[in-house]
Amino acid sequence: MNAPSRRKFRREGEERRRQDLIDATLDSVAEHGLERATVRTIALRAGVTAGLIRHYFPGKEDLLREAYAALMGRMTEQAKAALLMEDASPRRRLAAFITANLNAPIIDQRVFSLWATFIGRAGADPTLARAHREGYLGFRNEVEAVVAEVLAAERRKPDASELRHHAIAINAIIDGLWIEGCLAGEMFSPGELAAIGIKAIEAELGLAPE
Amino acid sequence: MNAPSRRKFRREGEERRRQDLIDATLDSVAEHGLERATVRTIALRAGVTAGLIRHYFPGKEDLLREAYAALMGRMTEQAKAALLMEDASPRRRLAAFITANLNAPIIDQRVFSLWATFIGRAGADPTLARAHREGYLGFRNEVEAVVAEVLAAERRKPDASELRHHAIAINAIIDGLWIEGCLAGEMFSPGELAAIGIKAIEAELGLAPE
DNA sequence: GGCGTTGTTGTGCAAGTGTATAAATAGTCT
DNA sequence: AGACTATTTATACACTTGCACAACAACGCC
Repeated sequence: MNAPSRRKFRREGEERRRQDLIDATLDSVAEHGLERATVRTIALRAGVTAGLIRHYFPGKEDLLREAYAALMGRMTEQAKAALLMEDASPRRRLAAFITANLNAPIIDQRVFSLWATFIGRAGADPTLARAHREGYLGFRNEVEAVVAEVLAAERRKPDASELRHHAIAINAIIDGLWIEGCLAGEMFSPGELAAIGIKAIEAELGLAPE
Repeated sequence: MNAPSRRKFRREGEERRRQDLIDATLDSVAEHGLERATVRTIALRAGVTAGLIRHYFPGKEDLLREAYAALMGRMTEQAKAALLMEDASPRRRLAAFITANLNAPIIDQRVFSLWATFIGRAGADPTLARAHREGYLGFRNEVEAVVAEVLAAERRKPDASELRHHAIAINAIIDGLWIEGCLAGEMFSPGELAAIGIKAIEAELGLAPE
């Protein structure tokens, strides 16, 4: 009578399946935390069965690592994209950079949850710690480059140490406001964080209000 | 022959045992992450057997909650302690506050790991989100109060909105530098972060260098 | 010293974990 | 159409997890 009735399925391309699994992993972690992100949960969300995960990844640990790498890649990519306005003045580009970093989609509770969950393991997992450090230094170097342009346009000649300190401070301002926005977004009116950030950073650089 | 040989034990006071269990929980989470912080791991570290946990806490979830509350309590307590120098000038008290927040024991990788691990669940756990928000607002109010004193000593009359913006920005600077210090402490020389923080915050407030 | 209270241990259990592996089927090639 | 291959499913397994519960023993009290 009733045939074994096995589940229907389609064969997706390898690239597509890996991406789907990674996305499902990030969704699971964001929604339920690392502890409840089991292979079955992830597979269910990706619309496949658990066994398939081991066909694309050596183990769950590797899937988590790749998911974290993908997350960081998207974040820094978006952040840097705002710096590409070639024709604007350095000061305007800096302002655009700050604004981009302090609004959606970078200010986002889900992304923050993911970042915090993964970075919390940096103490235990040296691989993660190194990945973070590289992303951080890359970001800070971008900041330092724009700052150098801004100050040059003002005919100021900062030395290396001064430049480094500015970059560290500006990075802190952006990170700190990013956290506040992600964790308590509805406490701020739209654009308020960006305005605060721009003012604070221009004060740090000693720029006169426009 | 060999008697059942049960394990020897001592009866500690209730308060002591609860504290030990909470500390063991924080240690376990910091070292191996939330996923591997099992009741057995925690109990082992506390020097008791797993069953005892349920004698002091309704469930594992409650133990985690109390551990997080204890962590936050200790952090804000230490942070605020630096504000208690009654006799110093407002500006000196502000500087001391910043310095305290940007050195050990507040700058500490273990504490950061714990903070990140727990806060990563704020998106999923409304209880955690509320606990964080309260701690954050308390901290920001402290900042706002000192800022008001500092500006008053300079004979400036900021309105409420201006004060709020300063507090948000200063909070961000401290948080951002805190993260940088925790995650990459060895990239900074001793006292460097505090110096950067003080300069940035004095710039934000428009204070002339001393 | 003996006794009761209760903090503490040890064992058991059902549910869930990651992984291994065999069986089935979708898509491709001829 | 039919065979081949590799993606996908399904089942099994050893182990871990949080929790329940009964037995035990440390400590205070008489």
